[in-house]
Amino acid sequence: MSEKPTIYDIAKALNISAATVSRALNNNPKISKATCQLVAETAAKMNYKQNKLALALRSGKSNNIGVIVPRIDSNFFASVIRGIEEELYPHQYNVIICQTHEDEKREIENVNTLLNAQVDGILMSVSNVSSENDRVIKRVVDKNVPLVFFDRKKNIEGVSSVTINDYEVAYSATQHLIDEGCSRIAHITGDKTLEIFQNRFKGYKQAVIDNGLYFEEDYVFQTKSSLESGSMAVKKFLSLKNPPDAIFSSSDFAALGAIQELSSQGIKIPEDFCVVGFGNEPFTKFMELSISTIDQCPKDMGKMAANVLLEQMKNPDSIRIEKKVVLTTELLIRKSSSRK
Amino acid sequence: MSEKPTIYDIAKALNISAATVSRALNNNPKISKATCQLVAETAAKMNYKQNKLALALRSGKSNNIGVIVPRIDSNFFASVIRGIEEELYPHQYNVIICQTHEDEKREIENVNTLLNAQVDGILMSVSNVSSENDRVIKRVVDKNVPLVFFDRKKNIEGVSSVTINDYEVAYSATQHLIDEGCSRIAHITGDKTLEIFQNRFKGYKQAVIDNGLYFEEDYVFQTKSSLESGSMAVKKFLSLKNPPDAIFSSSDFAALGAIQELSSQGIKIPEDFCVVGFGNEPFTKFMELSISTIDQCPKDMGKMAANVLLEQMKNPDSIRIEKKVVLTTELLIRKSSSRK
DNA sequence: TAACTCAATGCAATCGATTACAAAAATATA
DNA sequence: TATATTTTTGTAATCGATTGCATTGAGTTA
Repeated sequence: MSEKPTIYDIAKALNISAATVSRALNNNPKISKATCQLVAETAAKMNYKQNKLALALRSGKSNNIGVIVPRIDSNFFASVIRGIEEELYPHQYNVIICQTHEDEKREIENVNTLLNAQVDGILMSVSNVSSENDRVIKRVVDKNVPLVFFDRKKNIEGVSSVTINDYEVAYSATQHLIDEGCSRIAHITGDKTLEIFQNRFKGYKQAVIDNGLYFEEDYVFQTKSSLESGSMAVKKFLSLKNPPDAIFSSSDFAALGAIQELSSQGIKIPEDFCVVGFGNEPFTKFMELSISTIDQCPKDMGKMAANVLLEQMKNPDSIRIEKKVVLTTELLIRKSSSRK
Repeated sequence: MSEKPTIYDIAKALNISAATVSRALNNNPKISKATCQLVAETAAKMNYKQNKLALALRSGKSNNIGVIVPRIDSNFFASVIRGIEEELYPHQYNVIICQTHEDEKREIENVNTLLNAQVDGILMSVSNVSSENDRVIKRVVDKNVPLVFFDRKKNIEGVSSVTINDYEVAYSATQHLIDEGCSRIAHITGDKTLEIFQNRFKGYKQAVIDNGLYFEEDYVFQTKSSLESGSMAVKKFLSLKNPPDAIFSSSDFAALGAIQELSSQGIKIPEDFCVVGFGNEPFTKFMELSISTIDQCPKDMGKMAANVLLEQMKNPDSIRIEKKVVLTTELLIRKSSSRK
């Protein structure tokens, strides 16, 4: 009994046509109540399950949604995905997840894989800004496959996005450090070709300037999101003739690495040095010296992105609305930057 | 130009039959080199992409593999999934991830969703042991859909599994605590209906007994994997007339919660109290007071599980080999249990 | 030239579900 | 009873790719 029953099997069993079975299962009003009932019972008895592949082929809809993220083993992306799933599952969509590992080739492959798999829509957090990747993404738009960026977006016409207020929150994080009495604020940033890191940098810089402090190029360190990067950044900062007394890091991981390096050099936090991270990774709260950070409300972001996508999928292909959602985030002040 | 070209379009363009196009694209030797070449060029020019849905319908294979886990926002499962993906992607399989959130109903739903989606195989880390869930899983086996358990398994005939040496490593973790001078070892366990937690408990208990220590029922606390659980456990332990002086926790999260609670009560770790966790979550290493734990080599587990599945899928339905792989894991001794 | 071989290609069925259209059956109306 | 109307069901095409079984046509052989 390993064979899966089809509507034809049901039809044969009841000596009616497959069309009738199909309609009955879909509660088509054209079908008599008696037949409907009978078909439903027989289907249940035979343990019938609709073949989604056949359905997908016929309708041209796979009911799969693709999600592309740099990685899933960070709390941020895992939570975004969870938010996405919670919104999409009730609408009968499956979620297919692909990771780019920040590799531009893999990003292209992932997009192609998803298009190949005939997904009904794509949610994406961009890893790369190469022109070839742009071309692949434009192909998605041309094929009328609904696409929504989240967190890390690109400016491509016709593509909606859900992001956070990076500029503002970076500004207020920097302001907070200054308010705590720090005056030489350094900044650890990510790939500056990506909008989010640009915006955070701009917010940081503006806050520095607005407070009448001197903006110092050497106080900005561009690197990956990792512990080692944070430690490297600190080493570089401390080697300056006039080292900083605070860091606003675009990554919690780098912030942690920085803190570890500072501690190992005997520098007291927050007394001598303040640190603010970004992302509200769980460990920032767990640490003995809890780390101030910015909560990106990832689950909300996922839900919002999913909703924007759902909306887009409801529209006919002819209508393409570009929607830019910006979520307001929260600065969480913890021990690593509290001198009071 | 949003329409996707099909082999019929190519056939029309070249004035040949779709069958020839199909064969040419598959490099069927019956087709002349010239035609093959021509078709390949035309396909490339028209930007043809094979419709996987049609292929799936015809072949009965979707090229999708379903993965069911309790949650993805833990480093352990995220890493397992990454291992799975790394093994399966080269074989042209997509990975569909579902989360149960430890909810038995959702687990059933997830299995049905995946069967519905016609996945070619399922990798699963079990959340629940209710008999209804067993029935659903048996249905998977009956349908000849290859299934492999990882980490949390069930004993179901014909289902392979990849797990770790829970018993042994629990034994050695407990032994380690005793070697450090602790004599009243407590244990925080998970759902004891699940095999892995049973095995860890047994290893713990045996080590206690083998060292001539008294096994105390009150030293065992069953709970979820969370910070709060750990803190609750400690509160209960400390209320005993003869409180323990060490904890072996089946969860890193609970271990952290326990440590926080102990610290807040002024108990010194590791001097007065030692703690060993389980899972090697990243934060265990980051903490100022790094937490001893057990590395479950999740990526290897994912890769191994994927390989067992691939092997199973290669076999004809008639052959069903039950394979039980047990990975050897490592106890990582860190500050939370090092008195030397 | 007739008969035959064999490589290259086409025809048509198949996978399972849906749906426009046609046809049959049941019911209502004159 | 004959006809019109409505309800219910069936027929066949469709989605796109694959494949067993013809069929074509060029080249070989007698």
